[in-house]
Amino acid sequence: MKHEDAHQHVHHNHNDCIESALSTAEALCIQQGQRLTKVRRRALELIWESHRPLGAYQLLAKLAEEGFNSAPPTVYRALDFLLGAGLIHKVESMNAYLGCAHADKAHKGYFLICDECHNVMEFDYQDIHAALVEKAARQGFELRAETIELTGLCEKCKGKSVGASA
Amino acid sequence: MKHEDAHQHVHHNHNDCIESALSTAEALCIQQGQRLTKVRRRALELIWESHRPLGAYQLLAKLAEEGFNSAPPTVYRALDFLLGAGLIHKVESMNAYLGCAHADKAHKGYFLICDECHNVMEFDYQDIHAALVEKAARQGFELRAETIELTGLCEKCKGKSVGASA
DNA sequence: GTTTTACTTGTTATATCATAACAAAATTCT
DNA sequence: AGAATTTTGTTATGATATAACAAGTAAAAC
Ligand SMILES: [Zn+2]
Ligand SMILES: [Zn+2]
Ligand SMILES: [Zn+2]
Ligand SMILES: [Zn+2]
Repeated sequence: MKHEDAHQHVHHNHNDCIESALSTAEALCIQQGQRLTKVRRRALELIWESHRPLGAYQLLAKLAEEGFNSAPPTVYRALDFLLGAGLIHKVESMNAYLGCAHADKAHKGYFLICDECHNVMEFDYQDIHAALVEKAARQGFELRAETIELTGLCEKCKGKSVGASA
Repeated sequence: MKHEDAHQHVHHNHNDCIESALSTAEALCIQQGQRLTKVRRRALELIWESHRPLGAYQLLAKLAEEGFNSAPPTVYRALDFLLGAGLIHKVESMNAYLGCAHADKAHKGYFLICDECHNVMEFDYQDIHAALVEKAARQGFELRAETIELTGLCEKCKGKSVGASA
């Protein structure tokens, strides 16, 4: 078990994350009559193993190492599938993809992205969602999707960069 | 006066938008000791003339038509300058750039993006901003920048796509 | 269980978005 | 004018994403 991601905000057994995500994924796909093929499944695992947003070509390289086809459509098809199934999110401001830990509950991904360590936390904020829907509606706008990406400093990095001077 | 943007959500004299944006830009640049050079100024005008987000290479083509250099760095430098000065925003989910009508007030751009007509409305929502800052802080996160991009159907397009069937 | 159908993958090429690196020119400061 | 700073020109390349069509595979129909 390699553990290059041990510097997470909250320490946890990341293997559990992955296993849980994968079983959810399988259940969801069966339920929806979708096929979680080898390459799709492996793509999802690799995204989870990184535990921070992974670029399409980074993912493609990992897949290629394992014998999958190495042309871009391979990875973009897998990503499209996983996005469509709600199993991952795209972080628009990073052009990168992140596993969703709550794929079973339909929702939008709200992210806190650390400028320093590039860790990304997904957070749920029903209040904000409701407020946005209402605000949009007041302008005659029917809200369908939200991209909420907040950048700054996570707790750990905030400590590091400020600690010495203060 | 060409008026390919007459199908705005709210009709208005768009020339006023542009003039107002340009004078604000000039004032701001002088105030900050920045130089609004020819290419930067013209880039800003062209972004405003489109009145919806413009891709970097679309803008580059327009600049090239007018005799400016046609290599990518030309446009990306202008965009970097304008972004840095707060005169435009980048819409991350579209990889496109939009003039800011309130460049004088430091703020983050929140956008309503229509899936149909691709018009983009910037909206200000201090409540949401405050809630996000507080929510982030509660997780130990120091918020620096926000990407808030909401997609859906604007009032006009909502009418079009639903009207006939209902 | 073979045919038909729908879906998935392979393959090649290309489109789109963005930056690195260094040289030349213009502007500002002294 | 001369030096320092900033801006622009130029060439090359990196990074992200899709189009188009052929081949293969799995599911459904018969
Ligand atoms: Zn999620
Ligand atoms: Zn951090
Ligand atoms: Zn703005
Ligand atoms: Zn619309």
